[in-house]
Amino acid sequence: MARTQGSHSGITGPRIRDAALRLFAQHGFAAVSMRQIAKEVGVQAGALYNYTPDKQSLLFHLMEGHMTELLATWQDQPRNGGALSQLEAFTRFHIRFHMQRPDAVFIAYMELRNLSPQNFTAIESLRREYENTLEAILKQGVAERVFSVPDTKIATLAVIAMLNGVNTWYRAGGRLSLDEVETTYWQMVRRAMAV
Amino acid sequence: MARTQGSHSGITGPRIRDAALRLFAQHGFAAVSMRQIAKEVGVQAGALYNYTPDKQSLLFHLMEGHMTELLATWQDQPRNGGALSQLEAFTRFHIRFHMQRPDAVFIAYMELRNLSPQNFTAIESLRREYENTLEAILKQGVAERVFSVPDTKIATLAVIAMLNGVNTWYRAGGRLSLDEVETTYWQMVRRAMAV
DNA sequence: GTCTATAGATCGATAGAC
DNA sequence: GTCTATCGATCTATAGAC
Repeated sequence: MARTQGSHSGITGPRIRDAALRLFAQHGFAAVSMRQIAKEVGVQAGALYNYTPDKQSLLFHLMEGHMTELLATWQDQPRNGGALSQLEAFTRFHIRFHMQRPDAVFIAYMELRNLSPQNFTAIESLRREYENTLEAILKQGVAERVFSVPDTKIATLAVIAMLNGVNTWYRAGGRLSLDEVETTYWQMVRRAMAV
Repeated sequence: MARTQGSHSGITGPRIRDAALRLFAQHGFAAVSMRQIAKEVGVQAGALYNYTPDKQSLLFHLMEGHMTELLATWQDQPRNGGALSQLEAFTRFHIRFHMQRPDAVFIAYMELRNLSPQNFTAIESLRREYENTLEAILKQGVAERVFSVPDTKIATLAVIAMLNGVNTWYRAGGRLSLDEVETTYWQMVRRAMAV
């Protein structure tokens, strides 16, 4: 029977974030109304404001949570060997991590322009931090003389852009396993960077 | 003195497309109102409907025009030599063409989800056509034994994703000239594909 | 913590005057 | 071809009952 008041389920907060993540990724932040999110969760629109002060803050915390988790997970990866094996680890990690949360990735790259100026600065700072970890690997490889790149900053952005492309076409259950995709991209990245 | 009726300038149509292109790229299709576009052009909102039946059609024709011009310009490029020189030509063409119209590129990749289903199909078809011209070069190179790629379809998407990344960071007047950027990316593409 | 109800703003699109 | 004016829908966010 329909419950119309006081659900008190205790999990409304996560359900709001899940619904918002999916709807923002599918239709875009500006195209999704608070009423749509509420309907998806099964509450009225007003109830959302018990969990977020406004729509902008909801978007920001989705993006911030994603970037923070990305950085923390990468920092926790085992790190050993020279620059070449570290670059392979980065390549495989990046593809795997991003394939596991396509909606969050989509939002983090597409909705930057819908952030308030100070929220934008915060997210950009996290993104730069992630890019810097890759650039450090490339610089180390150049010093070790195992990589040959004319410009480590451009190479960093080129590698990340190439790897991000996986999200636009790969679907689980397709022609290739995720491991095969990782291996294919790793070959291209390795040859593009290695001497 | 302010003219409030009957401008008859004869160039309102292009100005509407220019304003819409810039505003859609900056704020996103869903976040831009017809009133904003009209204000930018210097007319009232109602006047826009002399040039487009609705907002969706305005978006579609911007994207269709961009993709059609992309295909036509690439087809007009001189094409000679083997697969290696054709891949270099593609790389340099792609970077140059896309850097010259960042707003159109941004819209063509970001606003797909705001197209009606049949408009989406039409744009996707044009995009696939463009991708196919690159894949043909890669296949030719594999046949010539100058390229070594495990999967020409993935390699196609990887190269385009990498090259598209230029638009996210390059600004005219920066540290590198466009020609230097082309050369840098061409080195990475060449080494990623060549035997 | 969720509901109903609504304030106040803004939206896409249209009608009819000039 | 552009204007003014407006319809009807929808939006974010808030107020107050339960």
